[in-house]
Amino acid sequence: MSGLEGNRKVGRLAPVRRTSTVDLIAERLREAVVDGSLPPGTVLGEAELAYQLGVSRGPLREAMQRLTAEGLLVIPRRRGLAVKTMTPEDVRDIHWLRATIEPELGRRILTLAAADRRTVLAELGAEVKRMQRALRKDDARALGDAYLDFHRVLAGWGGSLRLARMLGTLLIETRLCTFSMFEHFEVHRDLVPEHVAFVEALAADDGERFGILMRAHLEAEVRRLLAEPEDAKEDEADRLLAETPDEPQPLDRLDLPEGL
Amino acid sequence: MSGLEGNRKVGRLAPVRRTSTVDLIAERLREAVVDGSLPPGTVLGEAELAYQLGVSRGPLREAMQRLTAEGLLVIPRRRGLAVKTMTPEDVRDIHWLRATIEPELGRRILTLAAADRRTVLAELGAEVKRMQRALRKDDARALGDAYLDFHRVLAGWGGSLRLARMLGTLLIETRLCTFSMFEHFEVHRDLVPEHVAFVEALAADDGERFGILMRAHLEAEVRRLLAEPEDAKEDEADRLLAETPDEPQPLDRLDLPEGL
DNA sequence: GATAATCAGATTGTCGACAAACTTACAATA
DNA sequence: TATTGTAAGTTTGTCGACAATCTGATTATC
Repeated sequence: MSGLEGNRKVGRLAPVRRTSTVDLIAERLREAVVDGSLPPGTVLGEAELAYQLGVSRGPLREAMQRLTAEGLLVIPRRRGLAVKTMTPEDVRDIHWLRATIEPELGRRILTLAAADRRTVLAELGAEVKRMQRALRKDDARALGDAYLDFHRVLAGWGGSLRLARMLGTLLIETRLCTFSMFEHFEVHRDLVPEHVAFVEALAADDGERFGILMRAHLEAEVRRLLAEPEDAKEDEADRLLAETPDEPQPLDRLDLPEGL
Repeated sequence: MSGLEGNRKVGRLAPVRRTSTVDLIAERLREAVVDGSLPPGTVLGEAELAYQLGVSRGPLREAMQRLTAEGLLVIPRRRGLAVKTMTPEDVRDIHWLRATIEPELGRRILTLAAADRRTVLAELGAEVKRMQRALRKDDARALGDAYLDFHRVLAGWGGSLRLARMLGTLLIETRLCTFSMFEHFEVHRDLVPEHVAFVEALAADDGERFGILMRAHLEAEVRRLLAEPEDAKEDEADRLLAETPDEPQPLDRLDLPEGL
């Protein structure tokens, strides 16, 4: 998951990482969005949320602005903040963007020094193993988490801070897509073999193949999320039946520790 | 420069665009960064800046967070805010990212309906004309502005809101690169023919060629900005001579109207 | 009975103030 | 003379409060 902070000199002390309150709040909110404590569409009042986080409204509002810039939150006028609900159009947009970026990432990883490349493969392999374990246990949550981390590893080794940040956001948005489209996590059995193939392609030094696989995977993801004709008519039906009537979700209690 | 808001129904009223104070401040700051009123490295005090903008520190701080998320500002601990200074590494990073994204954009524009494509070509042509006029007048500022708008048109017609936002930020960062590397605007005569070629490639329906040209242009830009060996040893020397000793730039007065 | 106007409640947007933290300069000591 | 310790000043980080605004419902009128 690292790879960007490789310029640490041995013997010298790395600068202390001091993080501001706003950073902490933003990180907390991001977590809450990723792990589903704040489902899409959730509307939150500033005062209540600030109280739960143990901070005042000032820093909270600053963190909100940051998450808004990342596209995770929307701020309707005079109604606090709401977790962004992804539309089918968003799903397509996000995955199209990922499909342009991630194949390039693979190509770039293959230009790394041999040692680094081995590290990447090891890290990716570890994530795939996590995915396999999760699949065996039918733990959709863990599968999703490993999925995110797999792609974060990719992003981290792309050699671009900016791109890592952007892809990081896109991945959280991907998670939001899942939450927006389904009420619960889905276990996709195809996911693991697909990612095994990614690693194999990289191991075989075949960037071209990696790109093709990645684009195919992302297109498949869009189909799965939008439950488009081909593979899942029944899924669509199930979804519609299981779906709650989408009432304006009331303040969903944040389950966060009191003392920040 | 538009293209994303094409879903406006005739006869229906478009929703009123009400913009919050934070939006206004953020936009003002972005402008100031783009037009050079706030050169890279500028350190600003919150109180002073808030006073100049005619708002209190609260909304200003919120806007700061947003610009920070965009990578335009950095917030050193307890020293207000500073306009980000781009390093050579940033220059390479930004242009590499653009080189990944913008060719794809051309390909996507070519999939547009014929009518839309004509509109794009017209808009791009207009920007090229602006660039030509600017070049004739040796107006580096105007040339740079038209350059930005040319690429913004591209971004706007890519059919992706997210990508338009990202590329928008990258373009502002590009401008910051110029300011970070040189003390003044530079007139690059090659710029205009390069962009004429872009339009021609699109007009000829040749996405492949467009991509190649774009990548070449961006690589050339990096060389120009970093004054790398090939084309500009003397430029490098000139630059070093002309350069001020990079003293911690004191509060550079914002030239903004009082009443917001 | 339906539409418009009014009113109360709640929540945001904004501001002013206080205290903690950091920087810088100066002085004291080894 | 160099280095450490001290102190003052400045600026941020955070909080609490007030007022404007919006929502939702109730009432009055046609």
